[in-house]
Amino acid sequence: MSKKNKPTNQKQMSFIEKARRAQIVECAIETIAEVGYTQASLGEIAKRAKISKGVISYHFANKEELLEQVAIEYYMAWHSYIAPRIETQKSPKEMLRVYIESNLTFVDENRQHVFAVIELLSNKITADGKLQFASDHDEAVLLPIENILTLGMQEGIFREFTKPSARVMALTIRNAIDGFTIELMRKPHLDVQEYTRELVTIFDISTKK
Amino acid sequence: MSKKNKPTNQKQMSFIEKARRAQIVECAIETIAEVGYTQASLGEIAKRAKISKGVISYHFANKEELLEQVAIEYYMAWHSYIAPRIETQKSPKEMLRVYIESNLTFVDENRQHVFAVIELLSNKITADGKLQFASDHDEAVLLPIENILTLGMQEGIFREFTKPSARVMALTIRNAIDGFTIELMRKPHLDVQEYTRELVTIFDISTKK
Amino acid sequence: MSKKNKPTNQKQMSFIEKARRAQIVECAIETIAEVGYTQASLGEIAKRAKISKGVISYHFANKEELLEQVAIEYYMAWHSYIAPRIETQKSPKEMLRVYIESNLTFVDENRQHVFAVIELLSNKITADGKLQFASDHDEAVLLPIENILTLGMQEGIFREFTKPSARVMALTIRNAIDGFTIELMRKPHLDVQEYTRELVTIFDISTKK
Amino acid sequence: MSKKNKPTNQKQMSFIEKARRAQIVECAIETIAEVGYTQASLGEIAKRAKISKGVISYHFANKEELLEQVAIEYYMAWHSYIAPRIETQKSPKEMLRVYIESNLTFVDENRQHVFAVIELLSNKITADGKLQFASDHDEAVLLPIENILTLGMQEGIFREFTKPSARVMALTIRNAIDGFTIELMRKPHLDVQEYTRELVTIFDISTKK
DNA sequence: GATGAATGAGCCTTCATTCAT
DNA sequence: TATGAATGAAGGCTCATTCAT
Repeated sequence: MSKKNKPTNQKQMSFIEKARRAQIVECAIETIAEVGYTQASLGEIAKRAKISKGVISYHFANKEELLEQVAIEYYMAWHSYIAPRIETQKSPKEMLRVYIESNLTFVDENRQHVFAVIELLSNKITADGKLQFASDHDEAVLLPIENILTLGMQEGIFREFTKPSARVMALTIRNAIDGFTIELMRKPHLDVQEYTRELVTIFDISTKK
Repeated sequence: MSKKNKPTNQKQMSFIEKARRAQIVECAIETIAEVGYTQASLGEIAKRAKISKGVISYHFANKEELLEQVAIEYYMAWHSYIAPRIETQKSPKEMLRVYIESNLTFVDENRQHVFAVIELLSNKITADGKLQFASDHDEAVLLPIENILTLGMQEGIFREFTKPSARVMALTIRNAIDGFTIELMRKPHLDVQEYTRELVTIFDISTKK
Repeated sequence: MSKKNKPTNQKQMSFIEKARRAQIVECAIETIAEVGYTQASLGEIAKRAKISKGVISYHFANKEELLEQVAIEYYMAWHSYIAPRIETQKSPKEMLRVYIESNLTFVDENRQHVFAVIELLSNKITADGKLQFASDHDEAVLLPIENILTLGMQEGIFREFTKPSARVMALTIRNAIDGFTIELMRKPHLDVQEYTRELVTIFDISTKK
Repeated sequence: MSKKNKPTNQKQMSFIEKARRAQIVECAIETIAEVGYTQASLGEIAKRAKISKGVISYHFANKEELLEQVAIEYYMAWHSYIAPRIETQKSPKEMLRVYIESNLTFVDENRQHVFAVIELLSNKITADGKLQFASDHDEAVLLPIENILTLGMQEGIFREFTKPSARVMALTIRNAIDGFTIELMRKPHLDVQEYTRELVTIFDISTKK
């Protein structure tokens, strides 16, 4: 898809290379979260990282690769935070609760990174080709919820869901989480625990048999 | 805040002035919806409007004012579509149903405009100063839902809501609608009626006493 | 081949548009001739034209279109200078003489433009895609000579030429002219008339029966 | 002229130093011949040589010195190929024939190196200071031809040549050879032997008494 | 009122060169 | 010696904005 071979192969990277990339990704996150996608130029990122603009180009094939890395690292962090917490739950009801709780906690504890990715995704909705990424992202994020819903239904704990209605339910849960994130961007002092409790309640009620 | 006096005062505008502004706003909506916020340069908008780039600058103090107008017109159209439909309902339960239904219908019937505003808001979340607008927007949009919830609670039809929990509920409903919009951008052939029914069900259940 | 539609259609251009383009092309010629292809950046060209860099981008889709225009204008000037002079000759021998003479005179009288195009072609030999142009250029330039040779042979004035040997002869004549141009770049005080006489003699002798 | 002392003095170079320089020069030739002067960055050369970019800077004061070396080695190879072949000829007529033949053979057998130098010279015609090199090159290359012409004239085998007319003749021969090279770059399957025969014929005729 | 023309800042990227290790 | 890392200048290009006509 891109002209150059992306040396995504992490094994080949030296320690210092990895460190620099990590640092730059970190600053990119910071910058995007603070000034927004549109204003987050390589120059701005470099300035905040106190490095020359060229350094970024040296470590990343282009801006896109950098942004992709921001998203990839986010997704990995998210997944490794959420997945184990859900897996240790026994009932689908508990799984759903933990899914909501751990997502909101994750957002709360990784505000900048999450904000940055929100910005990224927002700005890629219509951009050629990269719609793919946003779309992939969404499927990956939706699937676990749908699985929980299906499971709960099979176990007779949740109400009946057809396939489409499970999807709407999943989307609604996901939108509640993402919407919370945006609300948190606007109002950093939001009472996260309260919000979490409320969401758990709402979706506990609305999935109940 | 801006160098020029914004002639927001609509009374002073000649007929032709209003017509031109309307035409430009229309084209801006089209452009943003089709190519996305980032690609929607004044040049691109002008090209689609088959007018010179300068015309836009002539009628709008700057790009921001144009985009603001897109949002304002959206909000007015939205409000005049939604408000009367809700007002004719008697029970809060019906109000809520109609709120959801009419919002989704409005989105479905005004896709371009809604998509454009989604793009706009997405890209303005963090931008300096304009956080205000998005925020105002949200308050205006949230209030009616909160009112419905409060009313339903007072009438003993809805379950108990504290002030914060009413807000979370309202936000969740709003997020469901906005999230639906984004889903519709990605999948234009979505079954809107089915989605609507599901949402109504979800929030009917989750507000029930 | 390029993403944008080139508005090469000259009819659509306003007078001022044409004038500006002409001025910019003129400055591009000057710049390329004086500092060479590699150093002839848009910035340098703009500086010499005493205009902003953006003006060039405003009038030409990209650098390539500008350079192409330099080449096109050169070829048109060359053709309208050479063609009529040859056509008025009766014998192939005279045609050949006039071809050589008028080419060298043209070079002498349009030094900068010719130098610029030499630079252009030199730097496009290997560049992807644009090899085409250089190649087209060459065919267009070689054909008239081959025609003269063929004619002279048919009239029994020139010695026998097979098709390949006519081509080698044509190339040799063309190379002599282009080589003279380069020599003139290095030694501006070259005695052009003497050089012309000598070339005429050489190719008069070497085509004779 | 350059900041660093150029260690042109070959005596001082260690064996390994010489080997590295040779390897780099070799790769530079390859690169320039294949991708052209403009695309032949130090990075590209280093990549093909499978060495780090810094190595080149370590062994050559700057890019210019490297390119110069490419030219120097070319000239040496050329000279040691051509000179002995001419010297063994007795008559000027044969010398001229052999000059042309051996030049074309040399080009044919050293395509990459010759193409590279053509690229180099093309791009250095106007570049500051380096005009010198191209010029020196030319004198060195022209002189042998002029000597042959003078000799042939003195022996009464060639027609009369004044000093300037001998120079034009020499240039024309040289241009024929260089022009052939460029033609060969464009059309690698050119029949070199045929081309050679034709050139020999042309210049045999045009120098004859 | 409207336009085409012009501007200048900013963007991403490439690259020769320098330097610590 | 060799390397990877870093730099900073320059390049082509886009774009919101200004302005004379």
